[in-house]
Amino acid sequence: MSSQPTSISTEQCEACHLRPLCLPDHLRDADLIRRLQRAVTSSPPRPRGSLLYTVGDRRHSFFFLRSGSAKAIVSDEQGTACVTSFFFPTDIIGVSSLESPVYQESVELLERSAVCEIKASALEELCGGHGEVLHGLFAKIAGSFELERGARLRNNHASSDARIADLLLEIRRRMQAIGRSTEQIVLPMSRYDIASHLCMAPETVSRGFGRLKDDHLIEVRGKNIRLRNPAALMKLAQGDGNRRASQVVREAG
Amino acid sequence: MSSQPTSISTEQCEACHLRPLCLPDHLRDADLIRRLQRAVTSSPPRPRGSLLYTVGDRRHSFFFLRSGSAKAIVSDEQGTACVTSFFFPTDIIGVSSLESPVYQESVELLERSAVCEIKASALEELCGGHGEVLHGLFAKIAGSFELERGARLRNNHASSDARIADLLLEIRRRMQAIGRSTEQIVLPMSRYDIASHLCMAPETVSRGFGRLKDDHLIEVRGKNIRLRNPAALMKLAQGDGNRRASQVVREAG
DNA sequence: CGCAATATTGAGCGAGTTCAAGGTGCGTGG
DNA sequence: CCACGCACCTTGAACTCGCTCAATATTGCG
Repeated sequence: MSSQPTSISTEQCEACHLRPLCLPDHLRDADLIRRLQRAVTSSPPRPRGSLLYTVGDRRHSFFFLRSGSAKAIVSDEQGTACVTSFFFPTDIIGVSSLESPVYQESVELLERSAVCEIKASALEELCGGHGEVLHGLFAKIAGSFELERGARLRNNHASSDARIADLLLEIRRRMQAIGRSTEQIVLPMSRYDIASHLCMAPETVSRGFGRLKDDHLIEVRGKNIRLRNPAALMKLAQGDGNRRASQVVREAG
Repeated sequence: MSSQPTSISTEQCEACHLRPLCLPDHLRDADLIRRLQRAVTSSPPRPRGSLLYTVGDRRHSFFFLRSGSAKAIVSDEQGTACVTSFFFPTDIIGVSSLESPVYQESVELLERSAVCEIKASALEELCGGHGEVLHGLFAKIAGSFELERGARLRNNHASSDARIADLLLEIRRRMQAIGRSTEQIVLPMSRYDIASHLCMAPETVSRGFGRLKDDHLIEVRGKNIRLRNPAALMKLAQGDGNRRASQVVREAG
């Protein structure tokens, strides 16, 4: 509760009580440590409720939580928010947006908390001459990260139809990324795999495909799926999940 | 469908049709390219159903999917399996186990597929003299990755009680990692945040805490939670989710 | 063709949601 | 110090979506 110093030197790293749990652990090269510290900005604790960043901000930094706690929030366009993660001291914040030029989530402090800020540019520079490899690798890693979170969000508040629609759209997107058809997709996985992935019974997958077919959003022939109305699928996937496919079709035509 | 060559030289990278979508994209340093290729092993397509690796294998490599498709499976000790991800060409496979010395999941091919294998050791060496920074950063990133997947699995087939128990245990583990009490935890987030995180209504969180309290697994005083019976909590969290807290208590008591 | 694996369809049930009404804790200001 | 107000939390009752169980249909492959 006592007031904190308003400015903290970057040399604080050497005295930080979290040092052994922080990024530059077991570093021996003094020059490297000095350069790393130049990339890091410590600052006084921020009040509860303040935002480290919000969706769409230019991704300029990563954060390292020194004290307190935080939550990450992803909100669909409809305003339905979902808490994807909680952060505690020594957690790194912001890596899930590694790939993107803007943050994919908002992070809000749950209590008065102190963070270290690590400029992304400085960190990249720090990684030396092989930035190209790193950049490619980071992009891949971040891609996997996004997929994992996408799967997580998909299973959240949405109805079974919405989750199925969302999975179909993700597969479509990934097929498009590698130059395949966006209209006709061939599912390589069984209905059981889909069910397991979407956390539902295989029967529910069947019924879901059936409803989407009845509403003319897709055509189903075994593992061959034809996307008849991607716009309506998106509407359904992003909807609040309380509406059946047939309710969406009228709006998205 | 035509048969593939049984042996593929590593020089294939330069001719690979996926080159612009692969890791060493926009590389200009010829020496770097050569060294990167030395870390990569191409091989003939593998049959449907074969495993790239299984849970617990020593993590020796990452994989790059050139053709076909795959699924990642995480199974609890009870044998309940869950498909966490699907992979398509150009996806990287194995990064979710970045932090761990062993793989955290199994990956099975959904059809006849070709992969490139990238030795982890070679990749690390490739990243040059700053391996220490990278290692720390990778560990942090992988940690976030694991948290995200943990959250995903938590929301899967488990009952609301199991999900709550699992969240409490994760927070306990993270508190322990930073040297705090493992018995008494203070939740910094609201019941609403927990509900959003666990994909349930706030009311369900309340009732869940109530049940855990009634069964003497925890004590609840607002955001102050005392873990009375961690063993039973674990049993509950890892159970198949069809059993209420009171059913578990008798076994783990 | 015939078997086995996979997929669809139907009926009934139950956990979690929604809606609605109290209850509790805490910081603020009188 | 207490009373107020607000945000958070708990509890209750009815409903509903997805699950389970079971039967049937279809597909894939030897």
